[in-house]
Amino acid sequence: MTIQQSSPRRNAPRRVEKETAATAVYHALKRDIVRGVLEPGHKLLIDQIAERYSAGTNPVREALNRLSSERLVDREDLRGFFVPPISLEDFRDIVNTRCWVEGKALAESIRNRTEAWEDAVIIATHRLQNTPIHYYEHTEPGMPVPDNSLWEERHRIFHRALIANCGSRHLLRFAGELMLLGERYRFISMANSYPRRRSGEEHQAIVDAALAGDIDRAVAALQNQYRLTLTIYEETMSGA
Amino acid sequence: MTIQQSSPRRNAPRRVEKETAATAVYHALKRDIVRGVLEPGHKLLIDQIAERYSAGTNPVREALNRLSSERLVDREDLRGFFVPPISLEDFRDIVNTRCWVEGKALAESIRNRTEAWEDAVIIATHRLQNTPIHYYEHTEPGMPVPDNSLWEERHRIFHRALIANCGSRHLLRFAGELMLLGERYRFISMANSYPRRRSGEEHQAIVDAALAGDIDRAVAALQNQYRLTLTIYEETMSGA
DNA sequence: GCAATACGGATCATACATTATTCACGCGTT
DNA sequence: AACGCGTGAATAATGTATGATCCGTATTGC
Repeated sequence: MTIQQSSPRRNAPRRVEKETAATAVYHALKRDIVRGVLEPGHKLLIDQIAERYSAGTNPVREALNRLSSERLVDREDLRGFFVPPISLEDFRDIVNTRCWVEGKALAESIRNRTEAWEDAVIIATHRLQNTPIHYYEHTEPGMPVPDNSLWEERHRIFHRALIANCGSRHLLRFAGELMLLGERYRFISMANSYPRRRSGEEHQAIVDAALAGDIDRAVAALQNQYRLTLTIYEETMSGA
Repeated sequence: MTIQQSSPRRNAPRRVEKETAATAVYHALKRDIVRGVLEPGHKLLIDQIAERYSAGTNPVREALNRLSSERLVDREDLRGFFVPPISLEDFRDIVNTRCWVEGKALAESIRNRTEAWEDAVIIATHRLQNTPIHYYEHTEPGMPVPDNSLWEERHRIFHRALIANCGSRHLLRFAGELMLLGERYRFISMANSYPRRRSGEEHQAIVDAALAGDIDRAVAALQNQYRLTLTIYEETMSGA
């Protein structure tokens, strides 16, 4: 990934990967929706979004249209765009579907295992395990939310590394979409869910089984983790 | 689908389901890409598309942005939109992923089976089996392609009815996306693939097993059908 | 109290300006 | 002479602004 040797020319200004405004708004909106900054059910007014991200109305509309196909925003003709509402039923569907999709992807990944894949998994695991999570016990409204963005990123990379070897572009795409949808619920119920987990051990159990080539055990461990998240969320909803 | 009785009020101007230009272009483009009218790899020029479908450039861009999230068009920042190229590798991935996604969905559908679902499957099967396919033996360039749009629609409905009871909105969505991507390949290689199939028997085998509650046999029959499509495509590519 | 209508706001569509990319041509080098 | 590199014009995408259309709400008249 980071190998530079294959492009000997040093000043190669071609392909600077410049981001258009529409793409910038797309990423910004995606992040803010997943992180719960934009509240579920809230209407997304074009002009407000445009001002918020310092862009025009046109790129905003393009970004919203892209997101609508990924179910990260709801769209209704002539009525506008909305942040998707949340519900226990929806979250159950996300978790169950994710168990199926990622379970299959993990199984295939293990079945096709290579040394390069194992290396990538080990590195991703190592980085994740060495990134501390900043908890907070008291959930007071005024308190600032601790920044776990580094952990979040490495968590995403970790799960992606596990299934990256499955050989199916589309399965990876579906898994990515579901991961984002699920992450949104985790952010919304973060206050109560973080402290109660033993994420490190859970992740390690998946990796150990995966590297040992034990498909059934790895898949079960992965699905257990997701199902536990669902259980915690259910308790949070009923307990609060 | 065609039942009208459920809306007793005759002049109900509310919710006329009026289609915006962007949505109209979206559907038209989707159809033409799936049917192969727009050739794989071809560049989609905004102005041309706008003129083709009698719309402005803005709705065209919105439609293209929606389709890009469904992988029905490729998008590159500052370079424009393209009809996705086709390849055997891509088709293999689509078929394999589809086998798994729809296999899982069918299994869940059968597991949750209700009388209403069985009725819907029977109706969809009946309609599909009674819709003739217009073959054509000689594939001369000048000859008009026979119109099988009715069969295509009922084929879509049939497969959707089978898995509709799986209980997962997202799984159904993924299956729908994969079905479209696969349909595109079928259209492109239609000339050679249609005559060699015994679709009716293949479909009946799936239904018989599904209604009998035999999950393993139903899933196997479904996957066999898809894998046979892949095999035929492979032979077409190498044989031509 | 109900219904029809007028008002306000937002979305949709079109036209225009800006900016990046691509291709072709010509110059210089090997 | 052939190849590579840099320059420039044409092309196409992106971004901005404005007018048209449509929906929801509130008000007014009966």
